[in-house]
Amino acid sequence: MLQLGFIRDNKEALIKGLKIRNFKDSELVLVDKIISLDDNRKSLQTDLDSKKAETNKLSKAIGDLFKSGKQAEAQEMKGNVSSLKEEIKSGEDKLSEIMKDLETNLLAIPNVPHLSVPAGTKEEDNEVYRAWPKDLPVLPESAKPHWELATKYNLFDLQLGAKITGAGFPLYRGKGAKLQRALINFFLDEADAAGYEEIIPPLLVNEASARGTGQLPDKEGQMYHVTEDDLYLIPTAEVPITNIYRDVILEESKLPIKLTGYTPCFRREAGSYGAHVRGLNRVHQFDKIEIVRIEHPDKSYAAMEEMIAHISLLLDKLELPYRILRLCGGDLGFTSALTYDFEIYSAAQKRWLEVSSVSNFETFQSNRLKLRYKDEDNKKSLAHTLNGSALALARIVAGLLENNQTEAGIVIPKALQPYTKFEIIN
RNA sequence: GGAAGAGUGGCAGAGCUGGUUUAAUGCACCGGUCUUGAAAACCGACGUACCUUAACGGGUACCGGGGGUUCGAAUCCCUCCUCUUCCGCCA
Repeated sequence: MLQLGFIRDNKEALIKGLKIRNFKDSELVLVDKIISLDDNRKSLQTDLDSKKAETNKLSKAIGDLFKSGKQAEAQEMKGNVSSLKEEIKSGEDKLSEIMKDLETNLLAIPNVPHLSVPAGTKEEDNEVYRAWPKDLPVLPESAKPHWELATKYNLFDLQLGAKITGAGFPLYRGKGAKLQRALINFFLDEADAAGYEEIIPPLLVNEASARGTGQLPDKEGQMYHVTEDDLYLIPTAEVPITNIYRDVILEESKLPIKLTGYTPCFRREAGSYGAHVRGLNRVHQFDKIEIVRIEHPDKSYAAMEEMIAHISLLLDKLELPYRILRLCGGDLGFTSALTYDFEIYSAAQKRWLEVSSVSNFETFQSNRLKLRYKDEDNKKSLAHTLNGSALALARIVAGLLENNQTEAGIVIPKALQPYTKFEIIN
C-alpha cells in the first residue's frame, strides 16, 4: 500500500508508473478520487477534533462545578453538551465511512515500478537482464523429462502423493528424498556464509501477517485457509519472516537486517493446468529457502545486486545454465517496484523454468507492516523490504535431473556431493 | 479442553471505591551543569498516529483489541485476544 503523502506529492510520477503497468485512463481516475477522499477526511477530522476539544473542556468544567457544589449549573451545562455529542457521533460515522472507502481505493493501487522497469504486457516482454553466456546444453534425443527419470530411478511419486493428498503434492523417496535434504542444507549453508541469520518460522500465519506482507486481500485464493482456526498456510517464508518486523521501529544502526529461512510452501495455484504443470514444474507443496532483507532506502538497490550475486553463485555451483530477466510492467507483481526472475534451462523440456524471483518492495510492504527505522535525529521513516528465493527446490530438482542425465545415471554436481554423500543416481 | 490470575509508555511499576493523572515514581536512553576525563550529583528533555501552523506552537486519539454506560472511563459493563499458574490430553 502506498502512503497518502507520497500519492499527493508524486501524483505525476505515480500516474506514469501506473501506465507502465498498463492502467487504462478509466482506472487512472482512482488517483484523483483518492486525493479528494483524503481532502474530505482531513477537513472532517479537523472539524471533529475541535468539537471534541470543546466537549472535553465542558466536561472538565462540569466536574469543577460539581466539586464546588454548584449542582444546578452543572446540570444545565450537561444539556449543552448533548447536541455537540450528536454532531460528533454522526461525524465519526461519516469519517469511518470515508476511511473505509479510502482504504479500498488505496488497496487497488499497486507499487510504482522502478524507472528501469520496461513497458510490456506479457511474459515475452520481459527484458533479458543477463543472458546465459555460453551455448545451451543439448541432450540426445533419448533424453527424458524429469518425471520419467523420477520413475526410472524411483525418486519421487506423484501418484502416491495424489493418493495420500491430491494432485500436486509430490512424495519424494530414496535418493530423491536425500537430494531434497541435501539441497536444503546446501542453500542454508550458503545463505549463512553470506551473512543471513537462519530462521525456522511457523508454517501457519494469522490474518494480520497475511495482510502485512500483502497476500491479503490481494491473493486470497492462492493460500490454503484453515477456516476452523482462521489461519493460512504460508505460500512462502517471506510471510512469517518479514512479519517479525511488523509494527516495529528499528534503530537505524540495526540496518541492514538479513534473514533466511527454509520452509515448505503451499500454493493452491487455482486454475492452472496443462502441459506446463507436469511433474515438478508446478506443485501445491514445494520446499524453498527464502532470503529477506530490511534495508535503508538509500541502500536497497545495492542490496538487491548482492542478492542477485548470491543467487547466481548458487546456480553456478550447481552448474545449471540460467538467465536473469527484468520483469516488464505487465508481469511485475502488485507489491513490487522491481523484480528479477531467475530461470534455469531445462534441456530435456527445452524450456526455461523459473527458480527464483528477487523483488524490491521499497516502502510498499513496510507501509502496511508499519516497519520503520529512526535516524539520529529520531526521525522515523519506512524501511525498504526485499526478498528472493535462494532457492526454490522443486524446479531445481527438475533441472538437475534432466540436465545431468547420462548413460550411467544422473550425475550430482560437485558442490552438492558433500551433502548428498553420493555422486550419482543410478 | 477445564479452573484461577494477569495484560499500563524502552523496562520496572503505581493508579483500577470514575473528575487537579495533562498517566505518579524508579531505571535506561539523550542534552546540559560540574570535572583534566569519567563516575556521582544536580537540571532539563524523554511514546505513537493523525489534524492544524510558514514556524514556535495548538488540538485529537491511544493504558491488549473491539463495543457499551456516563457530561466525563486506565478506572464500571459486555465481548474477543494473548500471557502466567494449576488440571486434563499429548509428540
